[in-house]
Amino acid sequence: MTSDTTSDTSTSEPGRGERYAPRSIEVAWQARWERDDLYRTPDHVEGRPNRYHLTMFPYPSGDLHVGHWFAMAPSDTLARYFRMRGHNVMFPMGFDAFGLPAENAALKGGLHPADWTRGNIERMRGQLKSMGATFDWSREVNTSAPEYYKWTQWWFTQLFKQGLAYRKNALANWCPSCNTTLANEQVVDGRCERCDTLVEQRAMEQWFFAITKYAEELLHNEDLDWPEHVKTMQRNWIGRSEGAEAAFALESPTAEGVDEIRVFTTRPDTLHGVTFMVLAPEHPLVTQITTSDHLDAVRAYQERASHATEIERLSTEREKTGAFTGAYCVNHLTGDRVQIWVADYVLASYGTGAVMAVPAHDQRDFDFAKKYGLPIKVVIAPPAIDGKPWDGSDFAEAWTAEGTLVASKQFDGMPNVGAKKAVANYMAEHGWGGSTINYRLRDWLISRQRYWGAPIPIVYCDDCGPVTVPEEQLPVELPYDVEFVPTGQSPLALSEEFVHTTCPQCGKPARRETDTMDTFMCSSWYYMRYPDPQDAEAAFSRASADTWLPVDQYTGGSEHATMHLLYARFFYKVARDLGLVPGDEPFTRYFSQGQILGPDGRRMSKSRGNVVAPDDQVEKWGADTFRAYLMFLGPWDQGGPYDVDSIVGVSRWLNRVWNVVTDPPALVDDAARGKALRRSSHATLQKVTEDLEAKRFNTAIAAMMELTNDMQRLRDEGTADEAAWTEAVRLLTLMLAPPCPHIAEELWSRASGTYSVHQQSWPDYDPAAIVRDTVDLVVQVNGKVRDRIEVATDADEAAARATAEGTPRIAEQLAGKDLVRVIYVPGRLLNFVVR
RNA sequence: GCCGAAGUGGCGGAAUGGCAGACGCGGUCGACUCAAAAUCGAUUGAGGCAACUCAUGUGGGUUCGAGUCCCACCUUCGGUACCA
Repeated sequence: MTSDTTSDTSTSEPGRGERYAPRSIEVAWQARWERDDLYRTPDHVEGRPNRYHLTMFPYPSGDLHVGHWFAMAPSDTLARYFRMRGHNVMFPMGFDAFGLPAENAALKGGLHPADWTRGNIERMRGQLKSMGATFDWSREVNTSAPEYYKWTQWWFTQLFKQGLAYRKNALANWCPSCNTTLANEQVVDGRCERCDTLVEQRAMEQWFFAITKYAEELLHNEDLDWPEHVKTMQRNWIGRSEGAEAAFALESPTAEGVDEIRVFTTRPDTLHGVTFMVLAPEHPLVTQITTSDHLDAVRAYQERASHATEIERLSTEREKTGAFTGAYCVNHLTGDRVQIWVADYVLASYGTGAVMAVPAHDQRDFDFAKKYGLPIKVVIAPPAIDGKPWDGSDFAEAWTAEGTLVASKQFDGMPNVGAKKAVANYMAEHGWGGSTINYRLRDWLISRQRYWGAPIPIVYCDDCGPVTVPEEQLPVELPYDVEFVPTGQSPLALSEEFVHTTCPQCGKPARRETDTMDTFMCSSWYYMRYPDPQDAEAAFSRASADTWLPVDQYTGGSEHATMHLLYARFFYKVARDLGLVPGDEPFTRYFSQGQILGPDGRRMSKSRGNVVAPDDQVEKWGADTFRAYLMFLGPWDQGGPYDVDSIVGVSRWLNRVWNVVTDPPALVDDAARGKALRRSSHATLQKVTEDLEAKRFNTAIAAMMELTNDMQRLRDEGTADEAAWTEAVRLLTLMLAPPCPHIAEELWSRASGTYSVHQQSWPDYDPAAIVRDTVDLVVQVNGKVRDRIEVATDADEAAARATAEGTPRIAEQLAGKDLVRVIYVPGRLLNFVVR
């Protein structure tokens, strides 16, 4: 094996008939690259601009999955391509190591989450290395290591100091039998996945980040070089809507002194048509205003609503339900006294948790009013039809389109669109509300009642309140010896040693916060750590941020389009406001790859028995074949089924490449065939270059296959032009280097005797080599293909027409017809439109 | 439900509004072989002797020309705030 030689003189004679043996080549070259530290990325290399490529780091679930390869192999190909284009590319890797599965494993298998996670990381690091990727392992991060989560905790303290962290009551899924909170994933059909008990919603004090303070800035993503659909999803997720807040007076103020209900509406123009109010079942006012004769019904309704998921509650197809509270409020504009209901289609987390109902002009309200016999008051008259104005008759459904205000006092006769502002202004003048903007985006709940996460660095002191742990006392370390049996509290609450501490401000005895942080926090800043992974003094230095940030190319699963990517953008903006990073956005370019499916076209899972193990594929076919097949099977942004039978096609291709290069035809001087080969190799280079830039790996591989087939044909013919052949071999090897790094290195080494192909420059194609003298032109009559003709590449319309009309088939088609039009697209087609 | 994406041969897929099916899998036939595997070659959307016709989820539309653009719908996939 050439990789074992230490010199650059590995000019072993190409062994005729020597078979392509991928595994031995791959293992040897990987060892050589590692020994030579080929992929360690220095912060600066003379003459090479820095470029930061990043693929989302994996959760260490146990074994590397085909999905990981599908995400990382093309990313690595891109990183390698840009290295050949002259960049100093950093392509780091790490592990998103906190999370629920480790705790599940602990409960099931009795292994400690820390040990389970450590073992998985070690196994997966080895599996990742078998990909032959350019990961710089000297920069590896592990979010569950105290050296890392110390700084995740530091982030919390920074957000706290910026006034972006606050505590408030929030609901969590609660299993009364297991005595524990449940993740949404652990709730199946409203029941606990472990014990099948009906899940409840339980309120508890939890920490939030005020991401909504950045809503407006996060909305502005138009300059990002991201897929449009991802930017659209983010904008819709943030969900800005313009409207008004409106206060309604409670007929009887509550014992606590609350005398109004505030609602958000996008339709202030319909305020005069309010005929009832609806509160979310969880709205704090509900228990205060409900009259004694309605209490039982409302309580029963709240209980029922607590079992419904948000998706169910928001479904517009589901029949609306609700309960009357017995209380009334008064519409300031009209003096109308209206009933106050509770209904689960109103969510406590959106707007103010209360809505005004205008059944005449909102379909949900209309259905609700019909069902419960509530009044319907028309305040927007539909436009006249055929000169006949609306006759005042009842609606069969809500009128949600434009119209003119009626029954709205001084606003009568106004077009409703203009009335929005007018009514809102009138409300503002009287102190009843006014124009406002509402976002669908909610503040980020980061508290988790779990063990395997970074502890929230807060101490509760009777005198000082919640106090952040000072930086010099970080990290607040996770105690190892903890009881995992669910007790109704976070496992950390059971550790006396952990809980009892002293207040960092006054020194008195105090208690630690026992919740841990959402793992999305760890992944919101990991890309800032790679530039400075060993820093013990800071999360990262400003200098390292200026050297590497923002990330030039981020790639990851489309499932992260909203949450992770929005949280990461939020953190970056906070970091900017703290003066820590350059620019406003963390990821200049982003590409979302699709999902790889099982051979049956469904998501791979153990229970379906359709999991393909990457280690087996590497063992059977080799890493290069496996990498290339993942790139070949379809467009990267779409994913698709992994077909265990089709990979053989890619294996055959690399074998053909091997045979063609190591056992060439007799090389002669043959200018004519040399020109054709040269056209083929340079056209391929152009295609592959364009495809790699656009991340179209499937068609890039297909183009290389076509070039290989051309070379195979010459090999079968027995001779090839020496200069063109040598050049074709060189170009093919260089083009193979990004997607198939091992075979490229081996063939390069054999052909040139030098090392390494991965330190070569990407070649430029010669446009002159690609030009043809003649082109095939399609000839259509009335848009249907009737013939094909060969014309000079630069033929004008008259010349093309003359040739076409001279062919018997076209002459026959045109005979006796009136020529209406001729359309000529040079190099493509000629279309005769006849009658 | 809402937001986003995708539907093309037996299968994965290709196609700046311009020859639908590149490339590959599978199939069929052939070469090599005692035989098989591997490899190589030919062929392969459907119908038709052919001219030609039909064909890109469904139904409409725009255009000389539509897989591609527009409208309506159907199906599948991703996300839906505690899976990561």
